[in-house]
Amino acid sequence: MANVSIKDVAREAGVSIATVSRVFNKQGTVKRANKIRVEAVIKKLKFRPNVSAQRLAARHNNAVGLVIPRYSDIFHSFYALQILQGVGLAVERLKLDLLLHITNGNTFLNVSAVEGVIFSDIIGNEEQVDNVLQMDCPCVIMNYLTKDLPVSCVAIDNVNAARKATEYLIKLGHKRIATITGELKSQVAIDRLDGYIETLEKNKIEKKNNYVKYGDFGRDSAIRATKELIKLKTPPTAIFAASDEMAVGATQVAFESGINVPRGLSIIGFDDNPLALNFSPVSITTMRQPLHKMAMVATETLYDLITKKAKGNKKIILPCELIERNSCASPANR
Amino acid sequence: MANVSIKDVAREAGVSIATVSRVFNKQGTVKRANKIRVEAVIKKLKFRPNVSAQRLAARHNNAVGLVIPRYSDIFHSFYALQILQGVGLAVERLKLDLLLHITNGNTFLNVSAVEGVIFSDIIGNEEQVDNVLQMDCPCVIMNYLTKDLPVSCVAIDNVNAARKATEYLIKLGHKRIATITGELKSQVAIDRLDGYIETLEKNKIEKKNNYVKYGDFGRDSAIRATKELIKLKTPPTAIFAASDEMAVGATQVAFESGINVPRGLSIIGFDDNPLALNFSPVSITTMRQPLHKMAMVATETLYDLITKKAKGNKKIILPCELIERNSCASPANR
DNA sequence: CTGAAAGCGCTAACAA
DNA sequence: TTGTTAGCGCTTTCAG
Repeated sequence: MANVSIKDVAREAGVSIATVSRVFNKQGTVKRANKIRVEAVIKKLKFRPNVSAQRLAARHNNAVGLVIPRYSDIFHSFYALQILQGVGLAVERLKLDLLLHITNGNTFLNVSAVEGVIFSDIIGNEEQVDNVLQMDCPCVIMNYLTKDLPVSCVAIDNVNAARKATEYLIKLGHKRIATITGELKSQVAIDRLDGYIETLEKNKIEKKNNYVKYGDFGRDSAIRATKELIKLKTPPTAIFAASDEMAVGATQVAFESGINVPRGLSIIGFDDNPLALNFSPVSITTMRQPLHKMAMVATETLYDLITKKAKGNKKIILPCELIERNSCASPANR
Repeated sequence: MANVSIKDVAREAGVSIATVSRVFNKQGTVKRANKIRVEAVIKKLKFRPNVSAQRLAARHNNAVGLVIPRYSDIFHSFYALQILQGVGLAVERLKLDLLLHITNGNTFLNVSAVEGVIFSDIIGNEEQVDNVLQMDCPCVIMNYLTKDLPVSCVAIDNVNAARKATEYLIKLGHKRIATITGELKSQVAIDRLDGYIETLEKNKIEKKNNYVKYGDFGRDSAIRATKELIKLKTPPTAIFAASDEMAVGATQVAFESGINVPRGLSIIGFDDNPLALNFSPVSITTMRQPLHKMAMVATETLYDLITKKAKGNKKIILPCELIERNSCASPANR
């Protein structure tokens, strides 16, 4: 592999390795003629600096790690891909290398390969964060807001997004609004539920316990929940689902039960998963999370940390956006 | 960051750095007592070897690069994610680091950071392959079979898969079978078309030119194509679409035109994109590509190359699998 | 079984 | 403007 070293270039060009280094890194001053000669040799010999040596000598390596917890269902996969793309984009712009780490949480993260690490989420791998922090390694966490740890976090404003979703339903004229929550072990799900409850209270709509169904972000849980919901004596006229996957499940049940969406039942999801758009014959109204943006902001935040442009304890919260499609309407029996 | 070095450990344990190295890497022989002492110090000081130094000294770095061409539509994204997961899995099992490179094809790939590279596909970045090869860097290409270059390739048997799809339709009793091709600049699309044509011939079914519609893997192209198809005086009773995205588009058009799928029109897709499963009210029959497997095989192939267990010019072809769902049936007017 | 020492290829003082 | 040199932290002979 990369077998021509800086020495070879120096010899061939008749200068010292220091000069070659200077030319290559465009710093320091080099006589014009020498510079041209060295550049020619570099090109001729196809010299590429050995990254490990550079890193060792310069004590920094220009690489960041991205940790993605391992999970496989489509909902999370969509999430992971969006994150990856966002980070990938930012990293390229900032001329950073990206070391990817898909992990089940137990594996050790050797921080000396990178200058900083981004956690795409925290799911059973809090320990890794501790590790990284203890090594004094710059670090930012996405999608998980922690007040306890002195880490920078970039997350979505789930409470407010849920509020907006519920309010949208209320504005449409709904009063019987149910929700299907996500897995309540996750902060995200709790926040979305909170936003829903808050909004009901604020609008003086009684919160009925049997309108709150506990799901897990997955379709099956929503199918079960929706079946129960439509069997109620006074079934809801609208459902706020904490994920598009679940919104799709709910829509499916409605169809199968001969309930028209949105005329008989309005359904709003969360994520802006392409799934929600493609689901036919209605496309599902949803809250879009700026995942791309979150990933880019996280990367930039890390970059600032690494380059000492900023200190390490920012909490950044990004807003969601309502995407109106055609799974919501005013209730028929208003 | 990782500031405790092998020297610190050596001093603290009262041995030389060579001994520490031996203990840490579990090679060579060390007196039991020393070993235990060193291990204790390593733990106490939380010593983690500096990766760059290891790489520099050992002249290898245990990392592989994964190059993913940049594209953004859902079809390819699904592909990219599957590949990523597969490679991620394999890489973890093989204790390799993964350096991710999402590229538009122009960026330079510095090979000294890795021991080998995997191209997840070749789309406008043939030059990078040349680069890597010229550096004598082990390399495997996915989803693209090249006979010219001395590289290992892992790809899908698209011809045969298309054959199986078409045959399935024929067995169902169809004689009027149309196809919507993918972007014919790609080998994949050509192969799928070839498989279709071959099978028609083999079964003595006349190939009608107006049954072959040129698409680009995207939904819109399929919508256009399907509209033309159903307007024909003798419209097809079945369509083989070269992607699920297109199968979905075709199904959509059928619905909107009041054509029942599968009774009035059978549609088979390609990919096993979750899209095809979720598309309601029919879920779409498709050819599943073993993308995960392809990625894993590619990674293992690269590993063998790196570890010199194998030489560099294998061409591996993986079969597809028919996933029967409910978008295909015998033609109504048999 | 262990330590000394020679690099790995590069960067960054420092001196010239 | 340049070259010399001292590391960076580790692996790996090679003597002991």
